[in-house]
Amino acid sequence: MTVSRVINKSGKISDKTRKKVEDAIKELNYIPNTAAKSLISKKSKILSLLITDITNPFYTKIARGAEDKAMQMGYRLILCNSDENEEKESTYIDMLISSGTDGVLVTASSDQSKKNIRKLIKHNIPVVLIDRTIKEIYCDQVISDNEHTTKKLIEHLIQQGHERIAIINGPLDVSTSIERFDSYTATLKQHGLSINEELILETDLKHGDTDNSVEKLLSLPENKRPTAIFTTNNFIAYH
Amino acid sequence: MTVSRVINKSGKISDKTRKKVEDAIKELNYIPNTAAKSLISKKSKILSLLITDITNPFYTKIARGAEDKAMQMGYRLILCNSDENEEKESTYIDMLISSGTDGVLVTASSDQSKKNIRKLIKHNIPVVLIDRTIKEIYCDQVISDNEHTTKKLIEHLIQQGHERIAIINGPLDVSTSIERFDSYTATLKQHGLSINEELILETDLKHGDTDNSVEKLLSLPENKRPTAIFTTNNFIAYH
DNA sequence: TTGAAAGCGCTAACAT
DNA sequence: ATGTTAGCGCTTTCAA
Repeated sequence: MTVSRVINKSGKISDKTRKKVEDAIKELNYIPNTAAKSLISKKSKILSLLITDITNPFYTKIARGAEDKAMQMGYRLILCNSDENEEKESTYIDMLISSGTDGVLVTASSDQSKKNIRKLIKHNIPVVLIDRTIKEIYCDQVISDNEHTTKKLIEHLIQQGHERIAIINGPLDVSTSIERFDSYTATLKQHGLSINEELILETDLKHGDTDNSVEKLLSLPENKRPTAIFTTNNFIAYH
Repeated sequence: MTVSRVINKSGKISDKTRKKVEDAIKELNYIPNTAAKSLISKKSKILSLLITDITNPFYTKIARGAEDKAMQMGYRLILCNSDENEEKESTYIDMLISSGTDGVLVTASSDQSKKNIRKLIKHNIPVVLIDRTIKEIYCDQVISDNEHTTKKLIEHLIQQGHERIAIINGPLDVSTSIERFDSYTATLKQHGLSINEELILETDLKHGDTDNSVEKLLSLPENKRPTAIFTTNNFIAYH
């Protein structure tokens, strides 16, 4: 008990005893057992980051930030790679619930993730959605203003004189892709530009896929070819 | 006890009872408490990956592979970013020991990590060193043949006719840097090429550092400038 | 200021 | 085939 008080700096303890305990801790290389602590406190001090691909530099930066802050606050961070795969995501969710995470940061693989997220919420595990929203799920979210940023971006290209602007987008069951696509078409229309089917490509957000799309666009006959390409994911810079 | 047996599929149980238990589990949304289990079993089913920078695509690939395999085997993976910082690394090691990881994959921040690794070993936690060795630490390791690969690489440049080959290296208390540096100088000498101090640069493996080094090399007077640069880390491609 | 008792949820070992 | 006892290492509560 006295040891517990020293470690948690709780309650009153004489300097002598504290010193004695601290010395013993050092000598024995004593490290408290987190499992026992969790058993009582019902807190695991573990957060989970469920993302679709750690290999994508966008998520890598998120992972970096999450890990950094978690560490600062005395938490550990579990890394979960869903691979844009709803099943893998589902398996992870069960694992996380059973291990008693204190909270989960999620980049949902798609709108199909709805039931997974619901499960977390049902088990009273705090959830924060990152980057992608999910319809009908109401919880804290960190998302960006895709509509506005896409508009600015397309308008910039238009101002540069581009009229054939292609888009390489993600699948349309992902919120960010929908929002960007809608803003892309809206902005083009607004500026009196036509929307060309052959300039609209959809990838599955996997590696290499963006490359293939670029190739496809570049192999169009010259008069059909885009003069600018707007890609909604960042694999090009990466390759 | 009977419930425990059903869940762990251990011991003999009548079909009736099993059914009854399983139904109750479903109805109550029961999920076993991992903390209590860990407390007894002394196993957490958690592995840890201690790397220096998740933002570096080299480690990102390692993380991806580790996470994938861990998940397959029913383990979770804790992500620890040491930031090439021995203190942060040390804090993490304590955290990991206290949380009872079942094993740790480590890319040591430098030879100063020795005492950290020793601590893990002293606490009977299995350790695997990745990419970087540490002198006088004997444990499982996954490393590459830096001597040979560097030699091949430099010889390739020499065959291309380069005589002023610069090296942008990591700090010399990291095993990979030492091995690559030694092989670099040895190979140059072996081919009768001189070793130029101004063509040998050392970075701290942080972002932007490689860029600065490249700039420094390119701003040398033309007759001192290298015709080829060998960089031992992969931040150039990344930027 | 310190210590003793009890219990968190689970399982190993021993009954029944 | 099922149940009981005890104890994992810690903290909450109550006593000294």
